[in-house]
Amino acid sequence: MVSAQLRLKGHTSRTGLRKGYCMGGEASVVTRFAPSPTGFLHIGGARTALFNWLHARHHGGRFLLRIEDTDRARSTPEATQAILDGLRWLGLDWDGEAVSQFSRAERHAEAAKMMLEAGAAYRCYATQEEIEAFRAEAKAAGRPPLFVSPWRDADPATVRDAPFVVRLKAPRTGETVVEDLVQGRIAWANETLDDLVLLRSDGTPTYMLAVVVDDHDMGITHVIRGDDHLTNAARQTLIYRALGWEVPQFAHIPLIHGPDGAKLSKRHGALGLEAYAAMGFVPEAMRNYLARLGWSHGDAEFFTTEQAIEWFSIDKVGKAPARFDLKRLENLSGQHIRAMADPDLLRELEAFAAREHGRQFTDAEREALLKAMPGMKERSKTLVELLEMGRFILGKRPFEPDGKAAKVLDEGAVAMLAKLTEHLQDASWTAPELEAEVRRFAEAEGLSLGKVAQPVRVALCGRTVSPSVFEMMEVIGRDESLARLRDRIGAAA
RNA sequence: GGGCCCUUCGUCUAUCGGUUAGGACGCCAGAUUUUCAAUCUGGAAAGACGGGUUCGAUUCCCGUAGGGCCUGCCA
Repeated sequence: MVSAQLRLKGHTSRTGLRKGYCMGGEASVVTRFAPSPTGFLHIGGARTALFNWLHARHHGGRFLLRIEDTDRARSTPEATQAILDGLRWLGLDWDGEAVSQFSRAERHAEAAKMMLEAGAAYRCYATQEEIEAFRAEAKAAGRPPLFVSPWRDADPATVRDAPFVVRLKAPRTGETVVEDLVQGRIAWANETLDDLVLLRSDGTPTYMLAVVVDDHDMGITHVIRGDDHLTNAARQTLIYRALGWEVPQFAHIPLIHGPDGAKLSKRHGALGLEAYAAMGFVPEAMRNYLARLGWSHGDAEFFTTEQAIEWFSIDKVGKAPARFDLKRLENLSGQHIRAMADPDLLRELEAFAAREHGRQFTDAEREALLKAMPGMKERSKTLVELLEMGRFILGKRPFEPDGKAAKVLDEGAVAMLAKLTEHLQDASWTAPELEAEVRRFAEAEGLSLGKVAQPVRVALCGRTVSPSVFEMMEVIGRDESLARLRDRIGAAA
């Protein structure tokens, strides 16, 4: 994959970031994709990114990227790289530079301080042991294990010379409501929400705080993410309120499950995007497939990215988790390959060959591939298959038949090829005329066309599957075709 | 344990209370055919369950079952 720039920008000034609003009075849309760099970009993350991207592009808004690298132990530059590469491969361009969440720690701490000063947060000196003991006791007594800090109502002036975390002073009564674009109106009784930690005892921000501050500072208008964050939306709403900030629109999309309905695991679909690239899927097909998973536009199944942008509507995303279906992806991939313009497809194939096999094409090969492309692409569902179709151009003599192909070349077939080769010596070398010639030959010999064409195919490319034998002959030319036929005749002799 | 969410053919989905419940992938049969693929025709295939509300529920409400998410000084 293409190498990405790893420089992540940390924004420190709030004002410089709040460009999400345009003059017209109506707030323009700003979305973001905010992965944590602890692994590759899997299919679920890719779809979340796609939905954010589609939503922004549909509304003519902006799509931002933020790397949530506050977990220093698990975050790696390699993972960040893999995510950027994956997004680039999928064709999801983000606006501006990717923001490093870690680099904004000071700003997060500042927000915590604001809440502390406003009395919306408090210092909690409870130790891990005390908290664990509390939970164990609560559980034993059949009470909810939500930790209730004894420091919540302590005099804010009491400052101890001991480690502390900063906790949000969440409301104990009433309810917190999230108006979710996908899930609808969801309410939580506030007693079921605890005083979450904002700042750890080492002064670093937690995810819950960092997300809120960053989304606010980046001017995010729509938070579109996996529905595993649904409960977090309630907690974060509390933080927005404590800070006196406007709460963005939430849209929690269902997660993708494996073919067996269980959560996606490495066993089935949870491969990195690069794995699908290696399987030869074209990005256009991947976008189509992912967009259609959980979202629909009438009966439209096959569509371009431009159409997806035009049609996309976040509130038409379904609530139920969808299963990953490789067959369906393959089918869509085949349709997109067939629909692509030959030069575009050639470029895609060339990039694939270079990336996966380190294979560069020569000018002559490029020309031949382009000529053969119509016949090749209608037989391929993936770039892997397309490359295999092109082996009669990209391979070199002699074309040794593989197992299945060798069986086609029995004694009779070789004798037939010898005879046919003589016939073809002076034939006019275009696909239609070659076909007519071979048909005449087959008829004269009392053979079906298949009995003649199949051995020819094997001689030309060493396989039983390929584009039309006549097209292949035309593309590689008379001399090369006859030479390949003689290779097989000679090999048998 | 508590909170919250989900449930239409095997899979992805359509359905603004009234439809022979539609489409697509996959599958089966046939047509076409130089292989493969594509294409064409036809077919099997669904409202988790139980109650309500209603003249009428897949659609609205409640419950049950099953599945998922959260319940961390992870994100």
